[in-house]
Amino acid sequence: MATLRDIARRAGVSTATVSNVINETAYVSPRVKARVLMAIREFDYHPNALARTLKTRKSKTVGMIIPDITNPFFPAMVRGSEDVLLQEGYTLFLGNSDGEREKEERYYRAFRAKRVDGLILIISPSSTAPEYLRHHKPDGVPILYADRFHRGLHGDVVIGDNIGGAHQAVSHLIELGHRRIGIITGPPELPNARMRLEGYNRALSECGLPQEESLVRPGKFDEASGYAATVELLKLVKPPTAIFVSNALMTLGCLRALKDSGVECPKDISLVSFDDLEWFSLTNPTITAVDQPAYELGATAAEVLLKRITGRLSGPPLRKILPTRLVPRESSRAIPAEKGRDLKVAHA
Amino acid sequence: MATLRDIARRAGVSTATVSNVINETAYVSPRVKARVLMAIREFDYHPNALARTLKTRKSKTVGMIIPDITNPFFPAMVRGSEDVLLQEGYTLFLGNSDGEREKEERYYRAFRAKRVDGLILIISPSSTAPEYLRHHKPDGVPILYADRFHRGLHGDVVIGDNIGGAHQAVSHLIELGHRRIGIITGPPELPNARMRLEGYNRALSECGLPQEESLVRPGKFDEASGYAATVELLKLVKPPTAIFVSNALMTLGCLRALKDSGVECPKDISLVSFDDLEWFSLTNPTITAVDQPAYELGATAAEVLLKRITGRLSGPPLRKILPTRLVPRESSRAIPAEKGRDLKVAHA
DNA sequence: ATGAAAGCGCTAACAG
DNA sequence: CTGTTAGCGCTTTCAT
Repeated sequence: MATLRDIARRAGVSTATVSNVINETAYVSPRVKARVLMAIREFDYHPNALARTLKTRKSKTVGMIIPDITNPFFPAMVRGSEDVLLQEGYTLFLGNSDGEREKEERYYRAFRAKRVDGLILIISPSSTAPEYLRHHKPDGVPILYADRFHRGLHGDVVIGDNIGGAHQAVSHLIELGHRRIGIITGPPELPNARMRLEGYNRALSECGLPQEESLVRPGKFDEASGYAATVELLKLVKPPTAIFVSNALMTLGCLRALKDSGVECPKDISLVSFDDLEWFSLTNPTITAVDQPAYELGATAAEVLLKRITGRLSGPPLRKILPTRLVPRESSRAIPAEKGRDLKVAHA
Repeated sequence: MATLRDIARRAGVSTATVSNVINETAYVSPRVKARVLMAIREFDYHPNALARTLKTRKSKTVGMIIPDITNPFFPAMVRGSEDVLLQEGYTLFLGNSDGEREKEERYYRAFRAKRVDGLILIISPSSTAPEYLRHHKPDGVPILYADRFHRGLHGDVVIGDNIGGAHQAVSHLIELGHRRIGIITGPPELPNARMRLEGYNRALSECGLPQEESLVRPGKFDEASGYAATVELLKLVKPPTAIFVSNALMTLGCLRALKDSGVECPKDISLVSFDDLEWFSLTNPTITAVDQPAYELGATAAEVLLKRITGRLSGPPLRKILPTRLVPRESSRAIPAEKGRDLKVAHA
């Protein structure tokens, strides 16, 4: 493979000159320039970006660590980040952590070793901030925490409006006349999950509704736990007339559970999901959901990170919260007056 | 940031020795080793992988270019590749081409400039093989063509059994009694699409069924074209009693079209999709599909590429074809005897 | 068993 | 305007 030197020799100039024409970093006379360009073409020369990085200490590369690209929420986010990165000539390392601290750290180290200019992290749930991230020096390569964060960690943050979104969802259900509303939560170590629960609680208390503990079911943001929690909820002596499921994967589990239990939605029970998926408008019934702007989340994350990298942004960590949007569909329906009576009678 | 030199100085040894203890590339006396390890810890030293690459000419990085991570078929594939790459200590660059040659080439160049050890490509549809790929020297960095390929391009190939899968789907429909089976094809420049059409044709001719041109509708492997093609099919004077949709995104469009047209599936029409998605078992009706092993496709691609990179595999290009599996669900149903009569009468 | 030294391919002063 | 030169951080003969 041809090198700068080869080109220089062929064109009869110095390496500095070749470098200058390639990077347009100094004026080079048209004649010399032409000769250099010739040589480059002739040798099918491609600069070695790594050698350049070694010198300039800029790799034009950022690393992104996500839980799992197979979780339908993340593809759009990754895409958002990648689009803005490409725009600015950056390239993306992708790593799936599966929400495991060990894998996360492994990728973190690999990406740092390969000298990324910045990192976009969607961290794993954990009660305490990971050691390696706490050790990360604020003046080193910038980290952007996307979608999730952890107090005690230094870095810019871009997330969706978890509290507001959950509040929208539950308020919607209340407006439809529901009074017994169950929630399937996420892992309590995740601020997201806690915030969604908070939105739920706020909506209830604003309307003077009681917070019943049996209606709050812990989930793990995966399909299996969504299934299990739904089953629990249905088994209650006084089951809820509506469920707010706090993420899409659990909604998948919830739908399966409903199907398996022969409970009809929305006839027997209403449903609202946090996170909207493309196919929610194709199921029967279609699923009411709180839409988080996944693509924008990813794009904004990359934008902020890039600003930080290039120094266009400095000072204390930024925290951006992107608004959510309720998309009402068929799965949430006004509670029929008789329905309430029926239930009471049934359990009288 | 600490360098090898710093460590060497601190430990009072040469850089060569430090390198040796890090890479375990030569025996180092326990005492010296200990001193070095100390220094490493003390300085929180992390080797610069790029500098190493410059010397060793191995980056332990591979680039993957896919059409769009947002297309539900690809996440599992990417995940498959990444898992095996991680296993072997490789790191992944990801690029979305949107099926555009220009973006594809741009990523190709960026990845090569950053000296990837190999490339996994899911190429864009095109009637002629791209110039830059045809120029790619077989003895350079290995390329693996996954899911799609193009004759005239040199490299290993890992794909699903397109012909077989389509054949399964259509045979299934024929067994159910369908005689007028429509197909929504993909872009004819894509071998995949052509092969799926071929599977369709073979299944028909094997059963002595005629190939009616009006039943073959061109799609583009995206939702919009799936929608449009379905509408066309329904408008036919003699519409099909079943449709074979040759990819998942178009199935999405097809379902919407059916919904909008008030045509009920499977009562009015049967449906089989090429590519299975998680939620196909949650719709109403659930969707019969040909399952391509997306994860295995990605994993196998990475495995073969890694073998090629490390020289464990040499010689002429390998071509692996992974089997597909038909997953019968509710959307495909035996054609009622009267139905056939009705249709005939209607158009008599 | 360890060290000295020569690069890998590129950029950036600094001269001229 | 163009060339010389000294590294960036690491690996790898080749001596010792």
